[in-house]
Amino acid sequence: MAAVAALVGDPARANILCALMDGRAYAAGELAYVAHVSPQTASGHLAKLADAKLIASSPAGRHRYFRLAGPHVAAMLESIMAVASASPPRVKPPRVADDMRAARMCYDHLAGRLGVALADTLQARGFVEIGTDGGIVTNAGEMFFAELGIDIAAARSGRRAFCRPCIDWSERRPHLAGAVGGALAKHLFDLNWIARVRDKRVVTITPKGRLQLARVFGVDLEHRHDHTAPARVSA
Amino acid sequence: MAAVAALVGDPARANILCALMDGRAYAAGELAYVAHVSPQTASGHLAKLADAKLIASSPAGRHRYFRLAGPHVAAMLESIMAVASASPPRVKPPRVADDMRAARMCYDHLAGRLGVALADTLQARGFVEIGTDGGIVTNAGEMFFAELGIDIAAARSGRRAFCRPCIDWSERRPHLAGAVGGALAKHLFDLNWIARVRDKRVVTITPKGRLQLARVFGVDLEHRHDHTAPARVSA
DNA sequence: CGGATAGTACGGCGGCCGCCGAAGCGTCGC
DNA sequence: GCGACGCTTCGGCGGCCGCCGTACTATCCG
Repeated sequence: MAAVAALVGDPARANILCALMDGRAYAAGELAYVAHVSPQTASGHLAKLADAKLIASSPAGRHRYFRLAGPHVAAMLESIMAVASASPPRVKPPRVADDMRAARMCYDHLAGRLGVALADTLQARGFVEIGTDGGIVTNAGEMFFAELGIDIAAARSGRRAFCRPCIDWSERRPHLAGAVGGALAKHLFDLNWIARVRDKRVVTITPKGRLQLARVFGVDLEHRHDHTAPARVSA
Repeated sequence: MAAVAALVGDPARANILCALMDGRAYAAGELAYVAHVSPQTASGHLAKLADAKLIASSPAGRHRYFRLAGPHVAAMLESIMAVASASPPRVKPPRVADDMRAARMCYDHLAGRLGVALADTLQARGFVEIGTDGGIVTNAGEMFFAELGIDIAAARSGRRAFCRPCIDWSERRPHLAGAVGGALAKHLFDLNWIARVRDKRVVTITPKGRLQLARVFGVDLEHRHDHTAPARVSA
């Protein structure tokens, strides 16, 4: 157990794992860049992480892509972040960029103000019930997701967590994780309502998405300079 | 974040945190003993952990007692253990003692075969519904707990996780965590059906408890030498 | 009030490990 | 095929940090 924690305990490796938290696979060189270390150093770190089964690798030509070994690793990192943000270190963390706070990926689901706002809406309309510990999708919610074109039954059939809440480390409020959160995020990408920013966890809302998210979810995530007020949600 | 993980990453500190996982407070000397280090070294470790708000301390005379800072720290340690047990290290872990596998504390709730068996029974009888992600207590379950003398409403009122499942690292199956798990464990102690073993996380079933657990929960956790078969549960 | 005990503070030793330079292997592209 | 590129391995350097011996403070006990 200490061995696993020690692996995460190195700043370079922590940066690598954080980068992989968006659920995508990255080449060794990219990870070396985000970790601020040389390629050979990163290679050593990646070997250690892969050896401990924290990450998995896929060779592709002269590149080699790395990704998290599974949702359980993402959940672990998430819980460590939660504790880390709860215990303020001696130096104030550099204020996190606003675009990062607005919307980002958290393994495979949405986080940030957008993720929290979606969770709030779904909760307010009685489509999901989110506790501090777990969540369930109501019958009305199942119909709502079906109308959107999301097959909830398929998500439920998997062996992974179905509707796990996940405390957002920037908003300090729960958003929707698990298979439901993943399916919802994937669907919004497919609809082109949201889009990724290359090589970052940041997610942007497309013009089309801004309209549709307001229409379907009542989510109005305007550009704000106020970092304290929550996003507006109308049920 | 790396700082938090690095704290857990040291074997001595990991031992200390694991010892505190049973939810009780321990004196500095006791923790030095379980960590296999000298008192001075342990003192330094404890200062670091307290500084990062992973543990809290309560001076008591010439002793000083330490405990986990909160459920979120316990949840983090739990998730790290889950990943650690999923990624087998190069050396086979020493086979965990049978009494530890049979019944132990996990922060403030029951784990091991007993914890899993209780969760299985409650689930089989429709008193709780446990998913891979979260759980809920049914109306029938609320009545059942009330008959036992457990005030579910009181547990629900708190701000902590209400009915969280927790993957048991020895049984690899979920048991009942959160406020409900904690209240259930506390009640079984009050009834003297189970008892703690001094300075260990191990929990023993009293003779009275053996009868009552079989009667009320249908749990028969006999002494077995077979480590693979699950505990018998009759609904 | 003196001795015993629990806990803490300081200093130096030693080892582990992260880091990069140099070099080796495999793949892609002109 | 030859050079460029991506990744890995090896070796040695350097620093961080865990460890304990010593010394100090605070508390309990007779």
